[in-house]
Parts: sequence; C-alpha cells; structure tokens
Amino acid sequence: MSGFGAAGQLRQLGSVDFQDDAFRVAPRLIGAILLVNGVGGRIVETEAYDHHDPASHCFGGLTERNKAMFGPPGCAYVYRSYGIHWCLNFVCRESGHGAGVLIRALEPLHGLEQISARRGHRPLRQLCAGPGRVGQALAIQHGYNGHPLDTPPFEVWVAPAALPISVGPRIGISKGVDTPWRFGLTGSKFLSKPFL
DNA sequence: CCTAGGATTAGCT
DNA sequence: GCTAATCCTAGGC
Repeated sequence: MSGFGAAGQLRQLGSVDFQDDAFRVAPRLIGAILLVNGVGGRIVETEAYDHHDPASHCFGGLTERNKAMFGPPGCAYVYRSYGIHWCLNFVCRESGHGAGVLIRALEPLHGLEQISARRGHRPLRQLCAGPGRVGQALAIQHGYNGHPLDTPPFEVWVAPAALPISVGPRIGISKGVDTPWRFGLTGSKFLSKPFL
C-alpha cells in the first residue's frame, strides 16, 4: 500500500488478538495506524468497555443497538452519541461476551486535506481529539456497524514496538467512573484531554 | 406510551 | 464554565 515509508516495520491486523479482554486490547492499540478509505492516522487514545461494567452499552445484554458488540471480534461497533456524533469501537471478546474498545483520538497523518475539510479546518490538534471528532474526520457512518476491520474501507496496522502508555479513568460516563480503562500515548498532543 | 439521559462538541459568557 | 443541539435507546408505567 502507498503512503507508508515504514510499511515493512508494520504488521497487519492479524497480529492483534481481538479475542481477548477489552482492557488488554485497548492499550495494545495505542500507536496503531487506523485508516478508513485511506484517511486516518495513529491511535493515541482508547477506552475499554465490557459486559461486567455498567458504563458499557453491552451491560445488560444484547439489544438492537449494541448487537455488533456481541458479533465477531475484530469488527466495528458504530453508535450515535448524543444524537449528533458517530463513534467507532473495535469489537473484542472476553469469554464469549460482548466487549469493545472506543477509539477516542488519533494523530492525523493520512488524508490530511480531507480530514481538515470534514472538520471545518480547525487546528491540527483538534482534528481528531475526541470520539465524535474521529468519527467526523474519518466519515464514520452507521453502515459501517458490524463491518470487519481487516477489509475495505478499514485498515488497521499495529506498530511492533511498545510505546509509553498513560492510564486513567474513562471520560464522560456516570457509572463505573473509577475503572481505569482509558489508555493514551504518553505526552501526545492529540489526546482529547491530558492524563493527570 | 412517555420521558430521561446519554462512551460529545462547539460556541458563548 | 455553561449549555444547546439532536435523536433514539432503554426503562418505567
């Protein structure tokens, strides 16, 4: 594929074990490259959600809205947030139950002109700093719900080297507030909020 | 059926 | 810091 000077140093999606606990997959995704139709960048912030946790959409079992989270691991779960934004999750699986990782922020790297235009030409750091902003920048649509992440329009590439990762409580929830399942690339300027 | 409340963001005070 | 925007799911009656 084009656009990757260091493509040889990247492994493809198969190396990510999505059939694992969300809180283990979420930190592994930090530093990975996410592209949708060739547009995207480096994942710098994620959050884990699983069925044990009252903050998760899959807490309480399968519904029409969350059914993608109970589908195959390695697929997308797309949901509408506050009636306004589309947010992207990677479906995981722990012991046969639904789970997912919310993609909260990217460092924009590929298709910058499209990203900038979709985001109303805001400053670089604000283009993909937040789950709703990621959705807008990558033109995430409800039709991607349940779509496999290893086939077009998606590409996910995982960096081989371990990166310094910050950990903290998740953002914007009212239940499960003490569970430290937010993960970020330490020191990144592209986080939705700094880690304390 | 009815209503409360979001895994948020932008814009204004 | 505060709040409107916007819609639809989930839960109560």
